[in-house]
Amino acid sequence: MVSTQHSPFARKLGAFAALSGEEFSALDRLHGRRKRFTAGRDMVHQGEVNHSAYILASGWVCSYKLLSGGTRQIVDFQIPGDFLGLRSVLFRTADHNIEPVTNVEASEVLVGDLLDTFSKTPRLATAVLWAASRDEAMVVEHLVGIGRRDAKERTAHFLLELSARLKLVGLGTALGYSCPLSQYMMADALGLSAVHVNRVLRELREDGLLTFQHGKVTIHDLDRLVLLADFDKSYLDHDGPLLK
Amino acid sequence: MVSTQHSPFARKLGAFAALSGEEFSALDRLHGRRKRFTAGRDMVHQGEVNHSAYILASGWVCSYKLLSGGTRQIVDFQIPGDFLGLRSVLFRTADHNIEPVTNVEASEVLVGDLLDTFSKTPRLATAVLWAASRDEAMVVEHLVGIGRRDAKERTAHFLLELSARLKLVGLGTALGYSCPLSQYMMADALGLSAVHVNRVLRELREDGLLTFQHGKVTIHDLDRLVLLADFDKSYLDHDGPLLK
DNA sequence: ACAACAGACTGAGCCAGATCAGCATGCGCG
DNA sequence: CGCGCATGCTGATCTGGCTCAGTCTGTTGT
Repeated sequence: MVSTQHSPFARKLGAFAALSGEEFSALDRLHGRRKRFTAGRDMVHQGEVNHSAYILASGWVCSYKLLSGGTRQIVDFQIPGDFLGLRSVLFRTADHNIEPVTNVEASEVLVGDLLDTFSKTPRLATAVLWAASRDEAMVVEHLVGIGRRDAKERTAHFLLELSARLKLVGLGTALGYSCPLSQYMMADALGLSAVHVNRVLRELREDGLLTFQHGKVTIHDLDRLVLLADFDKSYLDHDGPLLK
Repeated sequence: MVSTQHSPFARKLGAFAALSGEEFSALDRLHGRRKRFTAGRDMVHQGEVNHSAYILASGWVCSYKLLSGGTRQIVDFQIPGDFLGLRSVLFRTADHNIEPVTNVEASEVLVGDLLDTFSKTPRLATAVLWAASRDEAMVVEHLVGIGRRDAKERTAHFLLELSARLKLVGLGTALGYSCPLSQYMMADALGLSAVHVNRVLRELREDGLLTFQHGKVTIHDLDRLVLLADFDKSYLDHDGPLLK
């Protein structure tokens, strides 16, 4: 049911609910105009009104908030198949910035179309809400990590979560994945300094847990890593669709 | 339009959208069985399946996650008018615990009723989604605070946010409010130790910014506090309904 | 009326992670 | 080619917030 000819978005939803061919094509019709964005140039910035929502087709982006002190906190990364800026469309005005980490392709989603699709194919509504809930659960998990995990646990957890998400859309395996993030970005996401991220990555490597070098994450010892990070695989990791 | 005879929930939504009398009564019909819970005894715990969603009528509760190390991170507090456990109902199984901070009254909400009400009164759907988005925005703001604000800023921000939320449901003014949280709970929410929360509160008091003693928060210098906390009032604070 | 307990509060010492400073590498570009 | 710049990496030093250990106060229960 989950086949490679569909978009990463359809592929991800297919992991939540077993979708029919008709539902898959309704999903693909959702994708509106395809747009490209260049790495580093903000797609949406704080306070902007009436911006669009997107589904990410290729590349990575990050959502972040700026603080008055000049620092920033990255709230979440989005990978292919993820929704972009859905919440702030509801609010009419964006409460955070969205910056492409790499060059990016995304298709615009008109909120009207989305609601339309929902009323015609209610199972899709459930699947999309499910995906949205998962995203929120990830933000919560991120919050917990920053509040109560030390730098090493936090970094391990972060990289494990990415691994699980990428696997879901076919961009990685249990052994590793390619990751375009700089240590500066990781620092802004993890609430650490870039210097310290560097040290922590070295420690993880020296411990034989994982290596992150030259844009590639390689997992050496999944079990010990899961233990260290107190990682709950259940909310990301499953083999068949949850909803038959 | 926002009058005191309605529930805190209706009152809160009334601040988002100007609602008609009929819409207000549809809201009040949403409230199902009224239940009571005692302070400190979990209403919902991690992993529980098919629990209910509630609208909080009186009292405070907190949502938290437990870590393997025995520590916990409080993700959010809910005050009267707030939804409880809406996201985890979608997931079927709760991903966090919910504990009443005080004795609590809450009315059960059946997801079916909710969706029913939505199709009959679409403006209510918008208002409820808006409220849900605001809650998510607060979690994001919480994340930013823990990641990039120091203890004093974080504490100030937290107490300001509570102030704005309580004002919205008529439980506080710009000058202060009563707050049943212990310093231990604040610590678990702010990612600090209780000892340090105590010191920070003393500092805020000595600086003439605010006092939190004997269950009462009193704000002495709102402007300096907003400046210190880098608090964005716009996303919580408004005078009339945003949607006429 | 006293014990038992929870919560507020304080001081001393310690450590994880920040900051500062500097070096090494690789890459785009005039 | 050589310059500028971004990113990775490392050591030295400083500090915010933690831990431990304890006192004081107010409340609950018997």
